[in-house]
Amino acid sequence: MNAPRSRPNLTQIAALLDVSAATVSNALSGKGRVSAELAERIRTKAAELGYMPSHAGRALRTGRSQVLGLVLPDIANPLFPQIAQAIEHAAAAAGYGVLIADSRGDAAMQTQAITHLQDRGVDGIVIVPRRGTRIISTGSPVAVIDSPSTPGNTVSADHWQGGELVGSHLAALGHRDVVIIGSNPASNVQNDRVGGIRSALGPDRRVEVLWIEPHEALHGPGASLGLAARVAEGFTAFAALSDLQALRALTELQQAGLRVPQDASLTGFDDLVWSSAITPGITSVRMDMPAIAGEAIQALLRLIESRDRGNGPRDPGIARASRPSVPMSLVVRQTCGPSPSRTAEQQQTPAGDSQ
Amino acid sequence: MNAPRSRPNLTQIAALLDVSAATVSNALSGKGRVSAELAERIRTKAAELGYMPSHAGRALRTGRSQVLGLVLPDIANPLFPQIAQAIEHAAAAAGYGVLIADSRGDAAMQTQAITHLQDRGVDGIVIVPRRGTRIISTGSPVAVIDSPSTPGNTVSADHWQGGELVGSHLAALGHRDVVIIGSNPASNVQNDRVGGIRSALGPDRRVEVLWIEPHEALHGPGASLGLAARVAEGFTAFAALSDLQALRALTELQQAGLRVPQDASLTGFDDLVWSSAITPGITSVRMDMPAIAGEAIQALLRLIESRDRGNGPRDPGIARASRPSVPMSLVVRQTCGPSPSRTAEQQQTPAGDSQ
DNA sequence: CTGAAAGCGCTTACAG
DNA sequence: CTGAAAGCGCTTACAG
Repeated sequence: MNAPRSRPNLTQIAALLDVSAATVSNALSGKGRVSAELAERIRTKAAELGYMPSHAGRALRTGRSQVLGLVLPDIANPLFPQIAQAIEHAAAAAGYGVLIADSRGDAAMQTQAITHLQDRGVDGIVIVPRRGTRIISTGSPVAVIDSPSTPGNTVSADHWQGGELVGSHLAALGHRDVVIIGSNPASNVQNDRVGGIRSALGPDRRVEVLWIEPHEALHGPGASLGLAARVAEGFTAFAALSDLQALRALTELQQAGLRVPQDASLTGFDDLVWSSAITPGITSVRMDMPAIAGEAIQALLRLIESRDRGNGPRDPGIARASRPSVPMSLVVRQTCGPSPSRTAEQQQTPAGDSQ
Repeated sequence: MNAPRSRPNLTQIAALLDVSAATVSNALSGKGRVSAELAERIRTKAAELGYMPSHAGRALRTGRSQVLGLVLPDIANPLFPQIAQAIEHAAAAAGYGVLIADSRGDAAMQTQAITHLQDRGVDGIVIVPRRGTRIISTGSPVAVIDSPSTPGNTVSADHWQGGELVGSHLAALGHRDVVIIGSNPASNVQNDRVGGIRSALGPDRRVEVLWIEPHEALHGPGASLGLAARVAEGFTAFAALSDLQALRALTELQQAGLRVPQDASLTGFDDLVWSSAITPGITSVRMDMPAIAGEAIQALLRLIESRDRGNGPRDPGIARASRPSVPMSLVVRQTCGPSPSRTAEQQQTPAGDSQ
């Protein structure tokens, strides 16, 4: 029976090789001074036995769990998959695991989720706050992903610049009358996006902002936004501040018999999974989640280490990234200008044609 | 300075109360025999100091980490938020944390993700496999959430019964010609749903299944499914096997100038967050994720405990739930029958009317 | 370059 | 009912 029986530990490997556990530890970590050949023998044996260090033993000794927490106040957020995947990937690359915490959309439970993670002994926490929630000092190292204009933000997408992408895009297509659709006037993220759009469109164009109540946005349906009336007023483009709202706008316009993008163009944010599956596809601004997650994890680990070395502040507080603002990118799926200067696109799909 | 300085441990509490660490441990866990009054004194002191046991110390001693792993081969799946939230909640209620693992949609990395979690010392793993992936024995206790017709399934929604809900619903509205839209003929989940729909519609109705290539479903846009042609052929209802596909169908129909639900009814599965926000809302079948997660966690913990007691099998294998099949429920948002026997609904939203 | 020893915080038999 | 002791697996000063 030469199949490896369960997991070996350091002591067992040391015994097999007639060396001390300390030497095995040093050889495997590369820290202590161990002769090259002995180190090689140890590494070979360890690999052969499939040795994996015990996280519990290491954590107890070093006081570090090698685990980070991830808190998203609104786990039902459709962006959650993108964020979770990017954070998990960046953390894993640095040798950390990611524990999820759920605050079920409740702002009060956000604090509770953080406490819960601390009780579990995480080394640090990544937080994506909802709305304008300010993160108070928690006693743990924290990285905050929100918006560049939020005080205490560690790193985030440059939502203003993302807005500019939308504005320039619509301006280049010749749109002069634009409705911006948002859901939360208290959100820094949404306000930055509005600012960027307005700024890129310039002062000479007609721009209106339509704020939908968040609960209304979710608990339609049927509550009309009156978008068709806006088209009748001469608006030719709708710039939604999220794809969720863009989708609502698209279906309302189509249901009203209007054609997108021929009668009205539509843009969104987030580039959610279905943005490319629908007809027509929605032009959308996408965050560089891998870059954002990478910056967040890097800054968080720096903070954790500085505290471990004891030269950090008592309350470690919030991590600061070296590049706190990450550019967004535009995914173009509609290229129509306002009528009558229509582009070729409209000819392809006349109303009523099923292709 | 009477503010609590960092986290106290068992030994410190014991010293403050002039008792042994063993007694404190026993009092707090309620396991050993400790006099009621001493136990009370200990609990009070512990609460006062905000004592939280060290998970590392406990894990090292007991060999259990109190952490479970969650593996979703396709973390980009829009259902991920629902699943993650339910699993996290059920696990937290049982005193467990949840570590996420990402296999980035790659089937080969599924195994790697499992190994990675095991290396981190999780006590068990919850897996939601993609497609027909069979979970091989892993050496760790595992709970599988897939479909009742998948061998080795621990617990899942009753997708066949969910299909029946759709079929009965459409039949009751008088639909006699139905197109089912799916993306993966190899998926047990989708096949169960198809079976249920067919069975409830009965043999006298015209039912066709349209399989869209998954990559095609995601990397449209513009690749028409030819749905308008189906309407011309007399089909009056489209039953998509997921809301993602229902959304694609809805926008294609609308773009072709057809009205939903007047010209064609539409149903989906999953009740994703936007299903109620769009116009019109999509009738959708919803899983009872809290119940499914609860069964999965319960079965998994039973398996973990049986192995700990040593009366389990060498390879713990896959957990079996007492109630492996959880009913789904129908969320009705459209109540149109086929023309000419139309319901009142059509009058409300004539084509071209913006409300 | 290598090893013996201590200790991270906890729980579990085992004595008393 | 309570306590002293051992040990889970690891790493880190400290000797040699």
